[in-house]
Amino acid sequence: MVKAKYLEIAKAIEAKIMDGTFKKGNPLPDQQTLAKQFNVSRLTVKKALDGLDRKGLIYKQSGLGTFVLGEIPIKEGIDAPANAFIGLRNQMGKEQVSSKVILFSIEFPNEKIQEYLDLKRSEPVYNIRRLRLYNNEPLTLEHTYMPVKLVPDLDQDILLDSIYDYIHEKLNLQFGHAYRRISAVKADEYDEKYLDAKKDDPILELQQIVWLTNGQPIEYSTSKNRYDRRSYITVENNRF
Amino acid sequence: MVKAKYLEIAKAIEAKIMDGTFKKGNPLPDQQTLAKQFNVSRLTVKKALDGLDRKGLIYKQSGLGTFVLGEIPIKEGIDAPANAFIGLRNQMGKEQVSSKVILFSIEFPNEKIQEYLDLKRSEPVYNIRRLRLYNNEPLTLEHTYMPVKLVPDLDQDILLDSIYDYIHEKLNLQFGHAYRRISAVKADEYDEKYLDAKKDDPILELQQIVWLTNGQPIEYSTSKNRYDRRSYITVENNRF
DNA sequence: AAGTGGTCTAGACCACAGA
DNA sequence: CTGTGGTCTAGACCACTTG
Repeated sequence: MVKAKYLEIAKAIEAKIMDGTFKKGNPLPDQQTLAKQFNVSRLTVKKALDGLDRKGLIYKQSGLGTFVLGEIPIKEGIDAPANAFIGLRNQMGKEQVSSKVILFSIEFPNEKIQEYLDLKRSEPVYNIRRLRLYNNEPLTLEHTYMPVKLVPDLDQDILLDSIYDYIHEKLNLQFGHAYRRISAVKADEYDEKYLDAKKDDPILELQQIVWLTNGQPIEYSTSKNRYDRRSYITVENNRF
Repeated sequence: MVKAKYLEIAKAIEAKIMDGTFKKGNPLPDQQTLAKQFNVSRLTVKKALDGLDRKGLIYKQSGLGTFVLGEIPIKEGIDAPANAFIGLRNQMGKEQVSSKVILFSIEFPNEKIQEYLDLKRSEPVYNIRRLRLYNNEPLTLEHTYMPVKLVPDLDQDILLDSIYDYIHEKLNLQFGHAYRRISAVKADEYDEKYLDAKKDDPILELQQIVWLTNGQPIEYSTSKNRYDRRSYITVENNRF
């Protein structure tokens, strides 16, 4: 078994929703029927549907059936689904996004970073500042700390490409969950210099801690975004 | 059966994590043992653990065990976990939060609202503007649209108390998922007037659509927050 | 080799919605 | 009454980690 069956089934059903085979507002075949079609037990089908439910793609009602939900409506300009687990270049397109490395050093973590990344004072971290550009226009000023022990052999080439790809594909690490704090602040001198912001322009700031699936914190970062070029989008779910 | 067993078990385990019976970094008893303790099958235990995993409270690793994760670190000032499914008064305390109703009317939805709330032109909506105060200081300017057909008999008393409590407790409706878009903007005249913002002060803006568990959109709203008094917090998860 | 969590099955009973 | 999804069980096999 290469992949879990329920993941394959979820992917297949999602594809049919996307290509219009299963249309918005219409019921899906019932779980028993799907089970026969995919040649699995009903529980396996249900597990697939549970995941799609949590993603907000379908909803189920006992006694009634399972229905396809619509696409999510609010979208404007260059909004990207701000996903903590995908790098900016993968969100917005490798062609459009480029990076300029402003700082890349190794240091011992201060107390705040020790707390956020669950490190001892003696365990070094990378300290990285990058300016991210979208179609050569300044978009985001990122300041990132990562434990050296978890991300060995980071170098400038990787910083110019995608740290996330390196972590996933080369190091084979999986992100688990992320804690994010989004606020608005006034532009400081750095923002004026690198983001071409005017004095006191609004800046959209994101602070986040990202953990691996095994519970180890792998990143603490802040991202400062030009207010007119970026917003954050989340889908929250009330299911258990 | 009043409640599902797996929900009861999840609650029991969460309580033991919170009160320190199960400590951060330590392993939980294995699934077989928990199953015997709770007198259920292993699958039921696993279902409970899956939920706690998605909430970021524990992590599991095949071949190793299940471990308790730590509390989430970044917290500052009056931050509240910005939960789309709990009203402001329930997040920040009924004593601290008061409301001033600026507008409360019924009207036919324009095209944008029709799209967001999946309504016909002939289906009326409430149009509500409220100023929310925290310890009598202006915090948020909310502009909310809700379909009249889903929320009958809304009145000023409810607006001054909690719309969310009314929807949950009186109407017995459950929120399913929410789509949120967070951005930073410059203060406009409204913000200057009601939020005591200075001209061009940063404003943290939230737009959201909230759906019921049955997939019907029940709310489209925008919230404009003073940048120095509020930020939004989310926990995102990479599990299926 | 032993112990862990992950997946899957077949079958059962329940609660709920609609005709 | 029938069909739907929700829950639960007992048992089985797998992949992975550690000794």
